[in-house]
Formats: sequence, C-alpha cells, structure tokens
Amino acid sequence: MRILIVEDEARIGAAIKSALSSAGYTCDLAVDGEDAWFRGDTESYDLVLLDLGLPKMDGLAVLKRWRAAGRNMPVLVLTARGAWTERVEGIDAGADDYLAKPFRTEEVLARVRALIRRSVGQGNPLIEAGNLSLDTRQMRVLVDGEVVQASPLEYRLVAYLMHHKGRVVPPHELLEHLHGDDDARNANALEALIMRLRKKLGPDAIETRRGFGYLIADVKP
Amino acid sequence: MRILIVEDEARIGAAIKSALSSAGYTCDLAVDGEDAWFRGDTESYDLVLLDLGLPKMDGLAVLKRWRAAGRNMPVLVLTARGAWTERVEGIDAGADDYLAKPFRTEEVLARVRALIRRSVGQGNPLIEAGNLSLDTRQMRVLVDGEVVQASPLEYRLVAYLMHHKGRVVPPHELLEHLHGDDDARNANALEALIMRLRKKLGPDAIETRRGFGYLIADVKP
DNA sequence: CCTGGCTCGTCAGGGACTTGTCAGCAATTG
DNA sequence: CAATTGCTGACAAGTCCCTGACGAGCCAGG
Repeated sequence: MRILIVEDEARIGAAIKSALSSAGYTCDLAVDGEDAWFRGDTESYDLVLLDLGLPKMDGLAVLKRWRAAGRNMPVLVLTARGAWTERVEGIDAGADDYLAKPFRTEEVLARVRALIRRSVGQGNPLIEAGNLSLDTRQMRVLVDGEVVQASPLEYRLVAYLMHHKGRVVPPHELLEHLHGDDDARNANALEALIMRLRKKLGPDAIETRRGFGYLIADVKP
Repeated sequence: MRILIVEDEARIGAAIKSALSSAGYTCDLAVDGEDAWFRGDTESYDLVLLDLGLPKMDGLAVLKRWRAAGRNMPVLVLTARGAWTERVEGIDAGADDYLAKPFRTEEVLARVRALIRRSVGQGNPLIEAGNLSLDTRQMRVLVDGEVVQASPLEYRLVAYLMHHKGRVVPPHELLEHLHGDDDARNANALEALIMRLRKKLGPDAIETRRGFGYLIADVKP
C-alpha cells in the first residue's frame, strides 16, 4: 500500500511518515502544493494525507484539480482544530475524511486503515449455513452455489431463518415477521410455505423442532 | 438514494430524517440494534447513520456484524462529543466517518454527500456490467460496445441501476429517483419504461425480482 | 400554425406466478 | 389407541408483471 503524505511542516510530516512506515505502508512525502499535485497526478497512490495550508498551491485547490482530472484515490484531509467551514469545504471538494490537528498516531492509523479497507473491500454479502447461502444484495438463495428460484415470501422466510441461524424460531414469530404484526393467519399457511421451500432447498435445509418451531442449523452435520 | 438512520432518541431521529428527506434522500428509521442489524442486512442502503448507544444491541456490535457479513455500505457513526476511544473503535469496526453530537444539519449533509459520492462516483466515467456499459460523461449506453439510442428517462433509469448494479432496487425507489420525491405515479409507467428498455438492451439486461424490484447484475451468469 | 417525430403516461387484456385454504395422511406423544 | 402436531397435494382467488395500443405533450421544421 502506497501513501502520499502532503505536509509542509517537516516535523509533523516526518512523524506521520515514520508511524505509517512502521505500520507497513510505503510513504512518499510532498512539502508543497505543486509537488503534491504533480505526484498525485502522475504516480498512483492508495491514499493521500493532505494538509490544507501549503506553500505554492492551497491543499483544497490541489484536491479539486485531482478530482477534476478523474483521480479518485481516497484523500484524508488534515485541518486545524475547530476549522469547521474548512472541513465542509474539504469534504465537498472531494475529501473522504478529515482529521483535526493535533492528532494522535493511533487515530491516524485507524482512519488510514478504514479508508483503505473501504476502497479495497468490495466483497459480496453472503450468509452461509451448510450448503445454503443467501445473497442479500441480489436477493437470491443458493444451494451448493446454484441459484434457486424462490418467491418473495419464500425468500423472506429463508432470509429470516438465515439471519437467526442456529436458533429455533417459533411459528408465531415467523408469521409475525412475514405479515404485519396484527395479521392472524392460519398456521397451516406457514407449513405449506415451508413445504414448498423444502422442495427447493432440499428436505434437510429447514429442520423442525416439534412443538417449538423451525431452524436452519448453523453447521450441518 | 436510500439512507438508514439508526437512532433511539425519537426527537433526534426525526430531526435527521426530516433534514435528509428534504435534501432528497429516502430515509428509513430504526430505533434499536436488532432492528437496525436486520434491516441493514436485508435491505440495501446507500448509507447508514449509526448511533452507538442503542437498546437490544450495541451500535458497534451491529456494525461489526454487518462488516463480517460483507456489507460495505458507508456508515457514518454518531458519537458523543469527546468520546475519543469510541471513535477509534468505531472506525476499526468498519465505520467510514463519525460525527460528534451535537451536530449541525449542514455538517450532516456535507458528510452524507461526501460518503455517497465516494461510494457511487468512483471517479471513472465508465460503469460496466456484463455486456452493458454506461458512459456517464457522454451520457450514453452501450451494448456489446455499440451505442444504443436511449431516451432521457430511459438513460436515467439505466444509470441508476448501473450505479447500483448487483443490488435489487424497489420500484418505489426508482420512481422516486426518476421523478421528484412527492410525485406518485402509476407503477405501470415504470413497467412500460422497463419494457421499452429491454427491447433495446436485450431481454436479460434488467432482471426482475418479483415482489421486490429490478436489478442489473454485476456479473452475468 | 400546422405537421410529423419522439417521448412517455395511461389503459386494458392476459399470462404466469403466488399463496391461503382445505382435506386427508403421516408421525409423534401420552 | 386416541389425540395432537406437522406434512402434503390440489385448487382457486389473487397478485404481479408484461405487452401492445393509444394519445397527450413537446419540440423542430416548413
């Protein structure tokens, strides 16, 4: 991971650089606005730490030019404490986060980690239990990785059980979740629904605890 | 744009909701941790405003569970002023930003804008999904590299779905995006629009999730 | 002002899918 | 064995979504 630090005060810049380096990041240091702009535009960084008060070109101007040029690396802006308008301006100029000076090393590291993880981690949201998985973004149910056609109500039922996997859910609670709270329907409707689901997911996907309710086991035997 | 507000104090929650709603966002409100977790995991939000002190499940725990499940929507944490350790913990748990209470409406809006832009904009003017691509700069839609003639409304619909590719978008949200929030039109208008689009983009470009909405899958099978 | 092309909302019809209900069967319990 | 609880198949009403057609609105050109 490569980080550009833009900071004109040598002492602060060096301190940040040392902290980040020892945390395993590769760091470059720019000390004025022009240098910063050139580097950010020609090199490729995973993150930029940007001080706003800079010689030659203001930090905000640098940021705006980067964004206008389509550079979209995360930028963490360093502001003076209490400079409230600066923060809003910075954020509207395309900053992803800001940090008030003076700051602690731990906090810098935490922010850096957060921003980098955000820009990297684009995993898909999957809940898994045995050979079942639930893709909550695309609203699909998968058995052994294969998409299974499930109706809206069926999907919501599986979703609820998956979210409470490993726990026995009483029928009353399921019905309450599926329909509005007040709606008192026949318990048989639920049984029919579960039967239809078992046909699609396999007979063992949803277990019955006679007298108590249903569950999707966390780990199948 | 859809935002989940998690806040147990009714007055604050209502205030935020009203501010964001009038700024053009669609808002849901959750008042305890369990509700928040379930919604954040089953519904799709473009952003979450998360208060940490919650009944039933702590805000940090909710956030960690979301992240563990791969949910990566931006989360803006609301903390008490000066609770420094809370901030670092929150950021390490996967928060993207935090805001100290009490806060100003303008600041909330600026942060929200920044986070949403970051998660949507991604700088590059070309969004691709399967054989579909969207050139946001020239406002054109391409199928297999060929330009497809799309009307303004059609373009906006594809653009919205592409910006949210891989996510099921409910009709109500689409209509809200295409027309002003308050405009309550016939859902059939949307169906007609989608039908016209399918004729141009191919029948499989836009998938229907009966009972839930439409989506453009990020990776076609 | 008219005309023609395009866009987009509306209507009506129809097909496919959903889901509650019922009746009967199977399994478990006492 | 009887009673209770859960499973199953069939069915029908209901819902959701697709589709073709139509026309109002808008804009540019003649």
